Amino acid sequence: MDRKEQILEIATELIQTRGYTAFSYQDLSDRLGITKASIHHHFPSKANLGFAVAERYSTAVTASLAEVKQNTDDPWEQLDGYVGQILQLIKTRDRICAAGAVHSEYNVVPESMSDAMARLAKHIIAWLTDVLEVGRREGMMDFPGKPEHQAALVFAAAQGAMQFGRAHGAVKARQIMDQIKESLKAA
Amino acid sequence: MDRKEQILEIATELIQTRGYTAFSYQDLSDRLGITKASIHHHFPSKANLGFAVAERYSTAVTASLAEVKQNTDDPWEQLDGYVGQILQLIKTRDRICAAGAVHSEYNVVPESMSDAMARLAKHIIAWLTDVLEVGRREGMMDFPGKPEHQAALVFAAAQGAMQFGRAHGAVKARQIMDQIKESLKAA
DNA sequence: GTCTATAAATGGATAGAC
DNA sequence: GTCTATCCATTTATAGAC
Repeated sequence: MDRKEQILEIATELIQTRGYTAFSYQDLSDRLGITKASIHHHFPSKANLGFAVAERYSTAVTASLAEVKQNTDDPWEQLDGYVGQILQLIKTRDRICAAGAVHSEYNVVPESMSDAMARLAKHIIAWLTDVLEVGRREGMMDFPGKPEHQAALVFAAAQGAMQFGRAHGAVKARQIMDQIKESLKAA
Repeated sequence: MDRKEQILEIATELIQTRGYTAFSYQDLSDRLGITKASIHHHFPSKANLGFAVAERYSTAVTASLAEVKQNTDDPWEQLDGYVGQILQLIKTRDRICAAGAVHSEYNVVPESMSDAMARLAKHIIAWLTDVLEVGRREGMMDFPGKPEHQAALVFAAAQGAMQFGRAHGAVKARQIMDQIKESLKAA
């Protein structure tokens, strides 16, 4: 029953569904059944809470991606591990990636929070870069230019796909993720 | 000097830089030098203003894309017309596409507004679909699957690139747009 | 850790004068 | 069309009792 953890859990969900600006201590209070003052006891300020959410989210995603690479050495299966996480978010049709949410609210979010999410984005792209580099070297994938640039493209497209999916349906979002994979297939 | 137009101009900028939730009548008041009450005279409610911004933005983008196709029949030049508009947003100001901004705030924006922006997204993708279809038919572009799926991918990547660029710099965002173009080049 | 109570500021919105 | 003045709800945050 770690209250701090419960708060972070709900706050993360609210940021993914409503965004940082649009969620409030009152929302958390309603969901958790404790007062706003109690939440302030655990997280003195909203900026404080926002940063904690970003750190926790980064840790979770980082660990999840590391696990994918421990489970398989096949680049396609690794890519599917990433895509699978994206599709999972889309399926609920309500959440987007917290990093993407923060990026699109970049100018109004506490700096510590946007910094943390920017680091996460860099990490994910580095992770993807490695997958693509190995995939191409082994003749399993094909794309032009630097793996790092292609990785950034995959990341950007995934973020866009999630946001697009909320308005246009999970099927459309999945088509985008499929198209990314198709475009990486070796001739 | 059409006041209504001035308000829409500033409101659009604020939505692109701060988002719908995070901008206020006070912000508009500060920028325009007239009181909040005066702004309410032109736009009774924030939802009202948000919808008007969405409609005006849609009209402008639609007209701009139509002009691109009037100026050239070459698919690559047409694509550059779209990409150029994206890069302009990234480079000169700290703005993202208003449609993308609204998509990422989907659950907290007035429905009339998100509906209008969803229609715009569909329009842009249809526009891109035509460009890609002609490009492939004439052997100038290459990509797998249906043109409309590739068009959705290009759109999603562009939205993601703009949001990414704000946090990581215009250069990174441009690399993503370049990578999209590279991946479309016929072998 | 959680509560009640409350502060202080901000946000969207209205009434009515000029 | 724009202003002053004001309303009411919400938001972040604090003080102090239990």
